[in-house]
Amino acid sequence: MDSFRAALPVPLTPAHWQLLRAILLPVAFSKGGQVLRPGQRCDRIYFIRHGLLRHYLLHEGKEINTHFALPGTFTTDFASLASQQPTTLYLEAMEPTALWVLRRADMLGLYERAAELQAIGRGLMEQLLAQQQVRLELLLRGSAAERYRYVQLRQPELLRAVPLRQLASYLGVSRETVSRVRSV
Amino acid sequence: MDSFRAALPVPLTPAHWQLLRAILLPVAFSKGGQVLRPGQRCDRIYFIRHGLLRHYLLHEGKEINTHFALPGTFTTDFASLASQQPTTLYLEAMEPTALWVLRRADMLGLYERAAELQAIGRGLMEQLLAQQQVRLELLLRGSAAERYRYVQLRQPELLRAVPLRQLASYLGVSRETVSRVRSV
DNA sequence: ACCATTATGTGACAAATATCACCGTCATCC
DNA sequence: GGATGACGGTGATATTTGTCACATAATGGT
Repeated sequence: MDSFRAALPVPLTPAHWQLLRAILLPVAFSKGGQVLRPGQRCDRIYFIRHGLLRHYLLHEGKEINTHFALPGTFTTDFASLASQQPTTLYLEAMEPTALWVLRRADMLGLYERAAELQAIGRGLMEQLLAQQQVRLELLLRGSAAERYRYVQLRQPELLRAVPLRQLASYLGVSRETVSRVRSV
Repeated sequence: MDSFRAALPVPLTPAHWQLLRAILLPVAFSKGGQVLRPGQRCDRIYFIRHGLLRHYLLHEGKEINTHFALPGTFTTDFASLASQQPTTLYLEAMEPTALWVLRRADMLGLYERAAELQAIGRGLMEQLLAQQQVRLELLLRGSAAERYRYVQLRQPELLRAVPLRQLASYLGVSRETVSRVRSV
């Protein structure tokens, strides 16, 4: 729980922290467990206590990884969360994974009781946005080699956490190309 | 101003609208005018009244367009706005462009006086996030042709608004390839 | 320990795309 | 109204990357 608190974008008074903690749900998934799948509505934000979540979508029968959520970070499917439309993403545990779950409705209810907590909501959005920004810059790097080196530089934990074949689609290149790029 | 109000993520009471309108700044740029450049801190959100803004970054001497902001939409550099670190982006008017500017500090000040307005801040973030999501999906589509068709389908106004040359780096392909893909 | 399965490395070849060079068209500005 | 420069189209060629095939680790389960 301390890691959750530390990951919040703003410091909290003990009273506010009590309120927030009361709406946190502990959830666990085993390896391969599906946290979210296409067609469902996403109405929650996940905090990774330990383990690893993979976001992916299917494109012409192939899985394309769009994000990996590492321990200590928040994640969700924005598009669905914001619009409350059904998602097109899969969210899957790559290892046994423990989460704290924040439901949107609970969070909105909390805002009624303590408007200061709205700053948390904004802050979480900003964190998630910053993640997206990094992701975008990655994909705009020209060559396969540049993309790999960009991850090496900006997200070294990711290289340790995910197998090469999963990384490939995240970089937008084939598994073989990643292998070759890495060996140089 | 009506278009601005219409673009807000939540409906406003007349009283709240008065408060918000008081902090809006009208700003105009001529063709080629720089709204933001690397090294500056971005502390504002822009609403496009008319005209067109281009976001780009330099990568090995070449300009790479990361976003085009069309009339009726909000835009900003998140990464800089959220972190208050200097930006690495250029934001430039491609035509004579008129904006409403919302300064972060003014907005935060408003939250103190009317906590309900925080919902606007969150809503804007969500809109911007949804834009990013579309952008990401675009870049993950495999081929040059798929990317072009994706824009045709999802952002047809964009094709009308920006010249092919500028679209190329946005799609992550060369100008010539866009030309060939389009001719089929 | 053994087998089955999954992950990774690598060569040969095919396909997609970039690059370079050049063309014509169109708008803009003295 | 002629020069200038931006834009888009197209061919020839070079590079990059994907694909297929197969070999070689690792890993997990019983």
